[in-house]
Amino acid sequence: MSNAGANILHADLDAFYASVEQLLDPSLRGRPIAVGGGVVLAASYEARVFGVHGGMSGYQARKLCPSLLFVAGHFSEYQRLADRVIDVLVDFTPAVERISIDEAFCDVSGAARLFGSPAAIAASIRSRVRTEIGLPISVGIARTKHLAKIASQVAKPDGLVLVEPEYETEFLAPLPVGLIWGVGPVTRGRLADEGIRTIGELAEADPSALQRLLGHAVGSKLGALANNVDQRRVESGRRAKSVGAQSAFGRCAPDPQFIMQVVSHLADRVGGRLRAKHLAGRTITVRVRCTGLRSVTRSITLAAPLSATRTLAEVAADLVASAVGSNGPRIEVTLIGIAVSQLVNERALQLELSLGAHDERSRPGTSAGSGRWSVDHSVDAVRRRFGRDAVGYASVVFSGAGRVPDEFRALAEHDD
DNA sequence: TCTGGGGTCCTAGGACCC
DNA sequence: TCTGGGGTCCTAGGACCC
Repeated sequence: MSNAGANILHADLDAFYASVEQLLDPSLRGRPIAVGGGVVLAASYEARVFGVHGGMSGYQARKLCPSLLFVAGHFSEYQRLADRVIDVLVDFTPAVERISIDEAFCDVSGAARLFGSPAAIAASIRSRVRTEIGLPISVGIARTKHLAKIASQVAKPDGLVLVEPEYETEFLAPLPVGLIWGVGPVTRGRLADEGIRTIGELAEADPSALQRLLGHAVGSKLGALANNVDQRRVESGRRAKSVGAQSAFGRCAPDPQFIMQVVSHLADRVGGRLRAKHLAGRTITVRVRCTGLRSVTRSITLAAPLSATRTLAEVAADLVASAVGSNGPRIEVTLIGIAVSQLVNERALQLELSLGAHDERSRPGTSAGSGRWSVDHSVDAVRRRFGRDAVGYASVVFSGAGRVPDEFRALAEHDD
């Protein structure tokens, strides 16, 4: 194993959306700001001092910090600037694994000769991101991905933390278990019930007791992490495993026509994104959330992958109907989501089909002839040229399913 | 506590095959 | 027919992450 040393970096932009807004508008610098309105999507560090954090309602945030300034988000700028940050990382090593819009792992074990020690590389990265792009970024360096991620959280804001292999145990021991990736409120609560609050206490816990408490996977993973056995490698070029969209609306009776409108809108979004990535999928899952109840899911796996908007909408509508039906007729629906998984590359699929003796009906993305495939691709092409609203299916154009603007979806920055 | 949306991974049971 | 074991796929739900 060549990773005996601390060669893994975790780079994480600080309060990313809020920092971008402060970069774009200098009058916002040094001030408590929140991106969003009804819900805080991101808060600047000046706002966090008051207890404001991502996920909080705007009302609550304003109560905590009366001088809080709400700003609208600039999604395309977030994507553009974050991509530039990734480009900086790639200048040092091709082994970059991006895990969200604003954070990535790097393995710099092969970069020492060219760029110096991991600590020197991390310092260069931070300085370049600050001077060339204008954003603060924190970096953790350690022997494993997990430790590097914890180190970057400890480094925040705008810091650098290196965990030398011989000090790992001492570094981890006093830290709260919640810093471990994969430990959320439920697991933290269960551990707290056993008197386990720090990673050091976790490391001393009986492994089989942990597995009984948390299940096999979580229990053994946690035991291994607390004792520092993390073999995961940095993987560049990971592929998406599912594509989905959901929409929440107040509460409403499950009126079939309204549901069909929402499902069509979601299918339009998901289908378009699948086709843009040249993907199609065999499994369609819908999620329906009702008042007072947990959400219910229904899924079906088809014989052939699909990406056609109308077919997707039809399959999803059937699944929603069965999910709603199973909860009795007097239920109000508050959210509908659909997702497509078991993805395959459409180009590979087309190749496969052209080699085999399939008839026209098996064309990728359809289950009912090539008409839908052609329509979808024409719509996609028009939208690429003239924008999303230039064209759409009659039942989809309304676009009124959500209060969240489309560019604003997919943004979510919870607490660091 | 549901304020929202897009994901990943794990569990557990059942069907089905050898 | 029952017994046992192993493997894969599918479905539903849940925890967690950003």
